[in-house]
Amino acid sequence: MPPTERADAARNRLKVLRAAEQLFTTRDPAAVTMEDIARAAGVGRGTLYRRYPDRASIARALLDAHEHEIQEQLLRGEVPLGPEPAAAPAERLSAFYSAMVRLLERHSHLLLGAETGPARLATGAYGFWRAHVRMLAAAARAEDPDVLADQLLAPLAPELYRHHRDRGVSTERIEAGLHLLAHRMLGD
Amino acid sequence: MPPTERADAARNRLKVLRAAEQLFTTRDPAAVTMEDIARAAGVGRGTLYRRYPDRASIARALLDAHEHEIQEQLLRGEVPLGPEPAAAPAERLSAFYSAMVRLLERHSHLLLGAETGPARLATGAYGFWRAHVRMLAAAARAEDPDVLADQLLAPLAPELYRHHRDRGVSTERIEAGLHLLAHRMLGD
DNA sequence: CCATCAAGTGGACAGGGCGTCCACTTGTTA
DNA sequence: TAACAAGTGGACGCCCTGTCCACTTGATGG
Repeated sequence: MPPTERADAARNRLKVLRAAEQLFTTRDPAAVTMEDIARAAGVGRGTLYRRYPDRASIARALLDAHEHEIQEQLLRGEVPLGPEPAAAPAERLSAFYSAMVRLLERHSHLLLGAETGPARLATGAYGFWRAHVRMLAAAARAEDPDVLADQLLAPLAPELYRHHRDRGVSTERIEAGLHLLAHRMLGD
Repeated sequence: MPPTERADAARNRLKVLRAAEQLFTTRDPAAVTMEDIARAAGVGRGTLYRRYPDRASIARALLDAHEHEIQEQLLRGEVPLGPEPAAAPAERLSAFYSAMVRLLERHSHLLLGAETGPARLATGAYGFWRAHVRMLAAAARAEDPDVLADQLLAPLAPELYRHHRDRGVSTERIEAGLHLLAHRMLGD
């Protein structure tokens, strides 16, 4: 007897995720309420809370797939994101930045719906990014990789990204700035 | 007839600010409610709202003095913060970082009470910091000073600062990281 | 095919914060 | 001291949260 999900539950989970995705992209993510999602999905509040304790957890469920994609590329080691064939740390950080910009561009509404402020630093995904960047910083023989890692991740804050994009700053300019950062800090 | 503040109003404004400062330092700033502040100050909610539309505006009122202090140093031009005698941009950015770390160390609770998330980027104070850093970036002949300025300010996010300090990272390590950033990005 | 029962559902409810409104009080001015 | 504007405070309505529980539905075994 596998602890399998009941058919109606699965159906509702899909309805919820679909409705939430829709709402997050349509309105200000921070203003979407649990009530909104429940109504849009056509389920009761109790049903919603059974699976997701808050808005952030729904956004994270929607993000998971996309984040895992990057995480696996990092682990499996595609070039120049991954470790082979021993690309320079600055290059690998640049590639990581580019991957994150793609994620931000496609899903910044979800990222803003998920966690803004202090909570973001405590998520599992953030921990993963930090571990990766820390490793690159250490490979580049940085003085204090722990602190540097967070400082190198700070410009990827979803708030800043949206702020730039909303004011017409292109992804290219953002990426160029990040690549410069990567090379000056870990490079050459 | 100067539009002067009435005596009871002034008295209450002080009571409010005192009570708010106390609450912000004592508890989690994000969890302090307008009701809390009104009760602690011994005034009604209506009185509070007359002057301050929300918690952030109270925190900002408390911060103003401290921020103006730095802003004046920047404008009046003390060495090496200010423009004389023509210190290198990297040095001036380092000095600015140090001043901001002092501000964060003393008042991170107020900064967290004021604006976390996207709103922070829209405050007058942030605009001032950005203008200053942008000017330094331009002086260092950076490619895209507008974008670079925001990216150089990102590691000063109050959330990140508190996160580091709460985990035992010393101000010295944070400053060292920032100084490295300043010199690598604008320097030498 | 039906009985059984746990898993799942949804809406009612209490708690609490927000922001407004307005009758009352207090300080200021003439 | 009268008259008026500025200031006060608490009650009110609104919305959101998270919990709780009586009811429904899908899965399972006889």
